[in-house]
Amino acid sequence: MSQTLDDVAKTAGVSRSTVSRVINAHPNVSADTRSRVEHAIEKCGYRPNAVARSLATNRTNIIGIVVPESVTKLFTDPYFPLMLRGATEACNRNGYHLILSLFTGSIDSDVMHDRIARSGYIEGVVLANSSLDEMLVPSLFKEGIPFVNIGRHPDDRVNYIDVDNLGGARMATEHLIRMGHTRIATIAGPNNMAPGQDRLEGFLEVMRAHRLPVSKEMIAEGDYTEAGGRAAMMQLLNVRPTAVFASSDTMAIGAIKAIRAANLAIPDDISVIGFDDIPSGLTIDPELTTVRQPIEQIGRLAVETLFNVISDSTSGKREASVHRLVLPTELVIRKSCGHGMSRKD
Amino acid sequence: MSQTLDDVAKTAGVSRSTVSRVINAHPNVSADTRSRVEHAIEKCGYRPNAVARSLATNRTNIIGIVVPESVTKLFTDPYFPLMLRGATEACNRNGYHLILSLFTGSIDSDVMHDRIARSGYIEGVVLANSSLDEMLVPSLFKEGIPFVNIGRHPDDRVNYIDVDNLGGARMATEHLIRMGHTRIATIAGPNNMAPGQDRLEGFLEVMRAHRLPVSKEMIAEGDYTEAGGRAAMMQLLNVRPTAVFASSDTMAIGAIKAIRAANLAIPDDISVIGFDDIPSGLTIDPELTTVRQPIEQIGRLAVETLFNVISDSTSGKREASVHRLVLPTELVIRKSCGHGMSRKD
DNA sequence: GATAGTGTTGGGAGCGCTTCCAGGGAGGGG
DNA sequence: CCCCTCCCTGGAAGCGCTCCCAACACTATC
Repeated sequence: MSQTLDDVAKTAGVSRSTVSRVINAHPNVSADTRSRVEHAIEKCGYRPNAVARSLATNRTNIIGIVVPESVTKLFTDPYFPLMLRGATEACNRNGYHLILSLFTGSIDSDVMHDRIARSGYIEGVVLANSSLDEMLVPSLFKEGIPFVNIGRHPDDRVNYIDVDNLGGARMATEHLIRMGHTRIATIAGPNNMAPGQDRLEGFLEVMRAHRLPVSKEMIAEGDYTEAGGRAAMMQLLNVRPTAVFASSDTMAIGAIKAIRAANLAIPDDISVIGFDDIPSGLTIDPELTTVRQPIEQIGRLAVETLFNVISDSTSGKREASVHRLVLPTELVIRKSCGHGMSRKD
Repeated sequence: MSQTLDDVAKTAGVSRSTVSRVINAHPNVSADTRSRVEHAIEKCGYRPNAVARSLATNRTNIIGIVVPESVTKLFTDPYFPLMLRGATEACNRNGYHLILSLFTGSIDSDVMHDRIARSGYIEGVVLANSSLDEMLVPSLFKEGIPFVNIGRHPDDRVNYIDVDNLGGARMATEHLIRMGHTRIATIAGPNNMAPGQDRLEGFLEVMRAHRLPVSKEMIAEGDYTEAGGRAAMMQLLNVRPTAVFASSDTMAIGAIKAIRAANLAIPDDISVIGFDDIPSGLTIDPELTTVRQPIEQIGRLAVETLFNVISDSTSGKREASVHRLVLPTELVIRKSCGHGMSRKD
């Protein structure tokens, strides 16, 4: 059986309290007893019971990261592994554990909500890319669980970390215009997610600023999957844009395949620009011009922000400040965009 | 402050024990008191404290999945998200939580080992694709923590779940031979991982069986990354095979890019076959012929097997049986393989 | 009508740890 | 020489739950 604090205390000839002090590096222990206790710990092969400790301290060193149902199907998108890597990295460095909750649809989402919100293990939650109407947000507030959302959120009590989707979309659009394009279409993301809205908004702003027309037919909506991108592009092909701004690389890749299937060349006939900068943007031919977002950093910062939120809430500040952070995006020029022909008009 | 069992007991006018019985659905509670207690629970907004419960029952309902350092860099490969999805699915269905441990190198791996093996929260561990010399395995044995490895393992006490890598590699090679190829090269995986060994072995077996020569120059080793696949292919190009069997789709994609860069056509000049069946095998041009492994199922079955191992160890069976499972693979024929020219000889 | 059995309840010990509090010993200042 | 600190240590009370055991009805049986 595993050793307890008492066993160690007995073999060291001290009290349980003293052993506890040694383990928690409390200053008030004489060097002599300290080493005696350390030997005893060694000898017993003692390891503290984390659960008992949690019960006494009311801290678990566990946080959760939850991926809502609306995006679980996108989970194979390299975005998530990268984000997770950043998140685990931050956890590792701070001695925290990360519980991964994916809504898989095999179980009632009410049950999942309940399980997350009332888990009892979780000190806080990172909500990965929830849609704006995500029902988990109210539950989390109700249960008083600290959380940070990835992606902006309209409720102004919500802590979030976001990337500059607006600016990224602007850069992408400016780039196309700079290359001489005027017939520019876009494949937008679903309208119930903030990035979808923002990237579309950035696109439209720049188009308006340049007095370029954007008819309804030039805007198609995809669901961030490759198939969705392909379908959207097939629709756009009817209006023959010379360039397309896709709200994600995965959709851009779908678009490229649709363009190819129509026997058109990229970038000669149609230029394509994506968003995200996922690895397969380098796999596709031609290599994808895109807007880079610092995915791994997003995960890391979300977790670190969560730690701040948790410590705010623990230190009992009544009306703690809301934590928000917006990370910059960056234009990555590769080979899927060429010059537009439209200078002539 | 959050309510405790005692609070509920008081408002229901019963003892703590009775409330506990209601919560744990113990049969010996009269319908009358049961409903009274349920009302009280409702009224107090009571939720059981999972940590206290764990301390009393010695069960946490938490398992861990750990991705060793050797494969963390491959984490963006769609293999992992898919596997994780299967794993979380199984956890969700069984009311378990999943702690994700990625070795990121930002922290000493000894510390990570320790943290996992002595976590105290974790009832068991799924070890994702550890290399054969993974040091975590001995730690896990030493601490007596139930675990299941994904991928076979030479130590015959290790529970594992694997796919039929040997059979898959055989199928792939047979397919190439059937198409008329005789100059077949392979891009193998690292030799310290079981799948790398097995896939190479399957390849060699079939080649031998058909009395086809395999010189050393026809075998290149990659590290499962696209860049590794590309480098390996560049090397193989010197000996001009007419077909290549790559040990993973990601490496196959790298190979395709190397072949393209050398101005050769696929499948006309060189046929390429991969292994895994990841989504981007459909993105690449031409679509990749490959060997499919049921990735999501691997994750699910690993977790379910772990549950069995845990319940074995809990029920105190001294020498519990070793759990092992090998899943079938399947040939997926697409467009990256063509007929070999070598029938003439 | 006494006895055994069955179903229901409350009391209490204990899970392994932290942490407050009080007490004892040593050292320094008056 | 005494008193006041300060440092170190042990005792004990909890954290919130489970679960065993004893106690108490209340019915069924002979």
